Amino acid sequence: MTEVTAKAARTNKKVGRTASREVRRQQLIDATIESIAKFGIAGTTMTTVTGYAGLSIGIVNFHFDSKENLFEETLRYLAEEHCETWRKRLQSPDMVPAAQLLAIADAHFDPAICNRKNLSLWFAFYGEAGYRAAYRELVSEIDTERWETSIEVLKTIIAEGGYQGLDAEQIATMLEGLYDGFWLNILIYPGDFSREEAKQRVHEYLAQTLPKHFAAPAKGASPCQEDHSRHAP
Amino acid sequence: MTEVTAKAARTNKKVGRTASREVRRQQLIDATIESIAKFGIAGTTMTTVTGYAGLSIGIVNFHFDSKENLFEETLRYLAEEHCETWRKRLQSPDMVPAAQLLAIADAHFDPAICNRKNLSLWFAFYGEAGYRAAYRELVSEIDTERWETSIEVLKTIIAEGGYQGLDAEQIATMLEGLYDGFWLNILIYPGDFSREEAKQRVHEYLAQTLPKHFAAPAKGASPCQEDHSRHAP
Amino acid sequence: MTEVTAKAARTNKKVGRTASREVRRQQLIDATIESIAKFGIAGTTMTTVTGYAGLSIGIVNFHFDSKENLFEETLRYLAEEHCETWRKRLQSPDMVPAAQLLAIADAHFDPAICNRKNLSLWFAFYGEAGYRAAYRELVSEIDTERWETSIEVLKTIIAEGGYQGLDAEQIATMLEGLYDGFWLNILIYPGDFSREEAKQRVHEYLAQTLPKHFAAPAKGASPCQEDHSRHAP
Amino acid sequence: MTEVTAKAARTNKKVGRTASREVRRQQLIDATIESIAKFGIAGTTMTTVTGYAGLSIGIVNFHFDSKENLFEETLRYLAEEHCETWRKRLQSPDMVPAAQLLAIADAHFDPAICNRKNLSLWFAFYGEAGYRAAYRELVSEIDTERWETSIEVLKTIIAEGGYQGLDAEQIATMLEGLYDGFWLNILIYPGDFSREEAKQRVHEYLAQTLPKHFAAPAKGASPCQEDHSRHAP
DNA sequence: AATGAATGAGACTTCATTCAT
DNA sequence: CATGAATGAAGTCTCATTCAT
Repeated sequence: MTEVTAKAARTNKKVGRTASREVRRQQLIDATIESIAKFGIAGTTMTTVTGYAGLSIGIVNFHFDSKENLFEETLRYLAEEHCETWRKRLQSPDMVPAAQLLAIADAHFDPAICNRKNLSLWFAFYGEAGYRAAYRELVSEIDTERWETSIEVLKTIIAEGGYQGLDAEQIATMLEGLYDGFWLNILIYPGDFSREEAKQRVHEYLAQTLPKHFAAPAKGASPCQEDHSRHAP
Repeated sequence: MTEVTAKAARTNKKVGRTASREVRRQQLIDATIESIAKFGIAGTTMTTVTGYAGLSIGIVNFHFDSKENLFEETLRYLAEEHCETWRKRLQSPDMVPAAQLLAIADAHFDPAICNRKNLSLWFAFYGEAGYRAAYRELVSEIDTERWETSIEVLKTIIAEGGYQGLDAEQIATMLEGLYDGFWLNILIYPGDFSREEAKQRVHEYLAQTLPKHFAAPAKGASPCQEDHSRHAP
Repeated sequence: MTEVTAKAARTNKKVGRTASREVRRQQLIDATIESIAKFGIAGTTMTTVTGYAGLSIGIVNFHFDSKENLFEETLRYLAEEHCETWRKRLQSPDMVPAAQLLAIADAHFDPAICNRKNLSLWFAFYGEAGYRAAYRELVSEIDTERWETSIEVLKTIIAEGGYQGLDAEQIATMLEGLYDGFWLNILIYPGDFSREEAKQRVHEYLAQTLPKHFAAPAKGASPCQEDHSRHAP
Repeated sequence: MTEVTAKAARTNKKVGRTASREVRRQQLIDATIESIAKFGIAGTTMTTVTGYAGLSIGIVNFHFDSKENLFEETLRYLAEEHCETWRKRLQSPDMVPAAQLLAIADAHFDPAICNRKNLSLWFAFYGEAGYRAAYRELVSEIDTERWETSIEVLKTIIAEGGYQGLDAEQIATMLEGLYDGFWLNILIYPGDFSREEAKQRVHEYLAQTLPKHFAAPAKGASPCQEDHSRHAP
């Protein structure tokens, strides 16, 4: 379901008594995201979820078998939404490796991905011991895909640039750390630290580490996406 | 409460029926940490807490007014314990700025701080929307102290080294991001990512950014803490 | 509804969307019997019933007003099915009284009556306090008919045989007790107690009580009738 | 717990906040019996049970882990109460075999055992498919004990009397059938069939089958228990 | 006539909190 | 001080019933 449709469903609650199964499921997932972002996992009940969805309490066990399952499907949706964002960008055939790496990096700070609601969700699942296992099971495949794509791209870049003493895995580790760490800081100190600043810091790190491929961004300016190819050799 | 008392309470749980108020409180905070680490915030009940503490269920509302209050006091204790660690190290009078920065950085990956139990706790509180506000209130002062100390130290280092185009705030932001991001990865993928590796990545980042002050660490080896002063100019 | 139609409905469940009202009702009653036999009254829901019937959940409240009503109609059907069995056998005009009594007795242990599904049903309704009143209302007429027929037949037999000190009501009471008690034992211990054995025990009781009319059954170990009189004081 | 204490607990609901664990359990079992007798298994809820017990809803899961468990314990209590009744009577050392058999038979129609509440319970558990398995597991041991005791006693009686062509197992089967069948008739037609009449019918059956040991009871009179030994040879 | 998504009352259960001991 | 039985609000889930299609 596209976000537009989801929005529509949310705005126009009365979709008729028999909205399609998929529409209802998405409506409930959206409501779950909203509720967890606001009340946390412990504070999210069937009542808060169905309240946001504008539906009756009994419907969750009808479309999802249990609260547990609803939460897992919500997590899965979130992971896939994130993954789709950079995967789609990577499909452009004319992308040079550096542009690909930037696509992955910038996807983390895209407003569609990196917003209060989504970040709340991620850290809610990270934080709740009971869901960390579920997280690993559901998300590790997607995490691994991103990791391996990054490694491959980095190896190409290192080889192209003839960089000495650089290790693709170490750089990838740094990047993953920065993504997560910046997400957390954006979540906790939204007034002091912005999506834009996070992106800039990552760009600077790349310019400092792989200078032949990534030019230092202008001070205070965020690089346009169209310019990415410029950085390619 | 001093750390000694805390240790005592943890070791010798059965302190007799008339343990001092402070001992009982610490006993319950320790049990809360243990329970949240194992079961998460949602899975932690008065029963799990008092079970770990070896006390009766009625005692919590006696020493803390409510579960809410117990959790807040637990968070406060955790924040202070972390802060004490690096604050104590910084009090050594003969520390050069680079050593001070390393002290702060390495404190994050000290086994006493960076262990499964503590990390679980931090991310539990980060993740639960209802506690993020409490977190900010309790921890921002401590976070700010660390931030300002880092900034000051970094400014000194940049001036000393005559580094061009470096900004203390940007480096501090990177470091804070790495601390948090690495913590999260250690928590979620404990098999794939270690405390030691995290520390090394941070050291490398410093060596790459401020090369006159931080030598590149030997491959595969973790730098000894005693050697910190060596890195100073 | 005739038994033929019932059979038809049971065999050919898919009767098309426009099956007659009666066919649908019988289809649902059959499904109810099946469900109660398997899951009990408490475990029988509209979903289990319509599942067995291969129909949609909404249909019950269309053909029966409520679950309550469906259960009552099911009970009524069961009672009538049982009654038909022995009533039909009694209609043979050339039956002597002893044969009539045996017809009633044996009807209880006929495979069409005395099977797991039916016994489950009877005892489900007996057991559920809320349905005992309904049972009495629906079944007492049928029970009474059987009782009075038995009494009449017994009186004829006693008179014919010139039996001394025998009371038709007492014998009828014994027989009714044996029917019910054996049914229960067949239901609960199906491996240890069979329909056949039950029938034999009843036959023996009749041979022992009314020896001139009922010969001792052949082999299978049963006391000879000749010996009974010897035991008299 | 003696019945006196149980009664006391029921009458004097406020036993203090901390009645002994056993007292509370028995209070709840009594309330469960009362509720199932009145509303059936399907109609018995935690609310009806705790309502009868005069306690709060939450207490059941405190003393029993679940409704399921409460029901099983209730069934077990009932089975043991019945068993105790005849087991105790059999312990009298001066009992001749015929008296023993009568003790078992009459225990079934003792007012403490054979009353509306208890019979409702038995048939509730028999009738509910989900509990028949539990019944067998819990009660079969007790049933078997009674069966084997009866067989043994019957064999002695048959040998003593030199009865020809009698089989202990067949007589025991008849007796068990009569017990259950008469119980059911007492439950369903309490106005038409009494405990006393049932007992008399069983006595007559014994007198008819084993005349040297059991004298025919006087018409309309129920034999006193003290007289049992008289019937022994 | 038939479907099945939706509703919402009510079931079981959990658990923070209270309070007599 | 400490205990733990008891309370009852609130949570999840079930399911008879309704009603637009």
